[in-house]
Amino acid sequence: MTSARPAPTRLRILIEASRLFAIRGYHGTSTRDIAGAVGIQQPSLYKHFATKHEILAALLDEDLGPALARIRAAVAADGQVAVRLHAFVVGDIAAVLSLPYDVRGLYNDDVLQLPELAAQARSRARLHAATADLVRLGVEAGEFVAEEPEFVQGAITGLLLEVVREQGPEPAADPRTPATRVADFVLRSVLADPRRMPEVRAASATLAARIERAG
Amino acid sequence: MTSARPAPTRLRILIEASRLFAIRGYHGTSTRDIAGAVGIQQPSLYKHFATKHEILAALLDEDLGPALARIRAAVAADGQVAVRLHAFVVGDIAAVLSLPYDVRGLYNDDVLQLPELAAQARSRARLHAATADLVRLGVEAGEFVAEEPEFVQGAITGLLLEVVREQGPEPAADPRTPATRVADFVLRSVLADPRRMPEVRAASATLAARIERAG
DNA sequence: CCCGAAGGCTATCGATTGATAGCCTTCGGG
DNA sequence: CCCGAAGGCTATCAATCGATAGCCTTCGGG
Repeated sequence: MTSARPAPTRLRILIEASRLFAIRGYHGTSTRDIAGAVGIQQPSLYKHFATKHEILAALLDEDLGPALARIRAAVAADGQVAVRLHAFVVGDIAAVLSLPYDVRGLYNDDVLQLPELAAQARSRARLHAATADLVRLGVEAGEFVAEEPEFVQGAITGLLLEVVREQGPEPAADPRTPATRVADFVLRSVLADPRRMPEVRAASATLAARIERAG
Repeated sequence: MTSARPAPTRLRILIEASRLFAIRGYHGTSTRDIAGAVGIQQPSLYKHFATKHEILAALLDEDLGPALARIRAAVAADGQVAVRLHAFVVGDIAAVLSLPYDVRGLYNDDVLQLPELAAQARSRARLHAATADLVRLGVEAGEFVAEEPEFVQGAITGLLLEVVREQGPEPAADPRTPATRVADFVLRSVLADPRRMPEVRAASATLAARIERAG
């Protein structure tokens, strides 16, 4: 084993902290709140995390790391850009919805501007830049309408946050349904030729299945 | 005059508080921070607002009141639903972008769940419900694809927040350009017949002009 | 059998929080 | 001319914040 499996307490801290951050915000949640939700005393938190913001950083890292890997794979892959973008959006949103954490409190400006989380803010900027790059490929190839890639990336981000917001704290039982709804919504709007939608959806589904088999 | 014009200090408190809430969040902003940005001492704030959350409530009220009036007018109006929805989205986003306040920190869950802001949370729920109603009209009339109205409403909300986030603290010099971009994005995705887009855009523009003349 | 690390606990710290008390100046209406 | 409201100010409060010190128990490897 390269790493010891994390103590269950550490995981419970992350889960409960993420829920409290979602409801009351990072600054509105005290370390005593978190400890109380976990069922331990406040100083015991510091046996697992050196500071409060380290809890937040761990949550962001667990979300951002895989997301960056997914978007990079989508940018580097070949095939139609519309299919790659659709499959990425479905996979990304499904992954976020499947996390045991409540990510609603993680991506607010007030939290990503903390100086201690500069590394996570940079990761998020890279994620956004790579997403915009993928959109730009589609625009340049003539697959998409001539829309600013950064605006489309922002739209994807906004839709993801909105879906997460609707869902609430529990991991989704069926994450691919809302995820596909978002991907369809985005591609209906960006596709230069809307008649391609059925074909794009089908190709995205088989691409997703191929990725899942590859693990 | 039915009401005395608000003292400039009160307005400056609202402006500076909104910017700080956007950057650090409501809970992350102290009353001393706000007072310092305004250039007064912390206890002087309480000559204008009885509590900290009253500042937040005033900001939300100034945004939600007009927004509710706009969506209700759009639901009650007659004409094609696509045109009404397009014009509402353009007008709503342009209005938010024209505010002297930075609204980025106002619509986070952590703030709307405060028990002291229950009234504002209800207003926002009504705004969302009315928006979904308008979308539902379009779906039932066959103008829109068969998408869940609540999802489309959420998408509009998410896109609005994303545009506001990109823009930053200053009121927009040209609010209608990004506003129209969002409205176009949404309607391209919802319109059952995408070929109607040019016609919808044109009718929306003349409708907006008529509303502006009416004041 | 023991010993040290892991992970709980209580007690406590200094800093910061939102809010109040009370004083002083400005200024417009009677 | 004055007087009271408006709106600043200083000083201060109790509560709460994140974090540290130090003690005790559990438990797995040698």
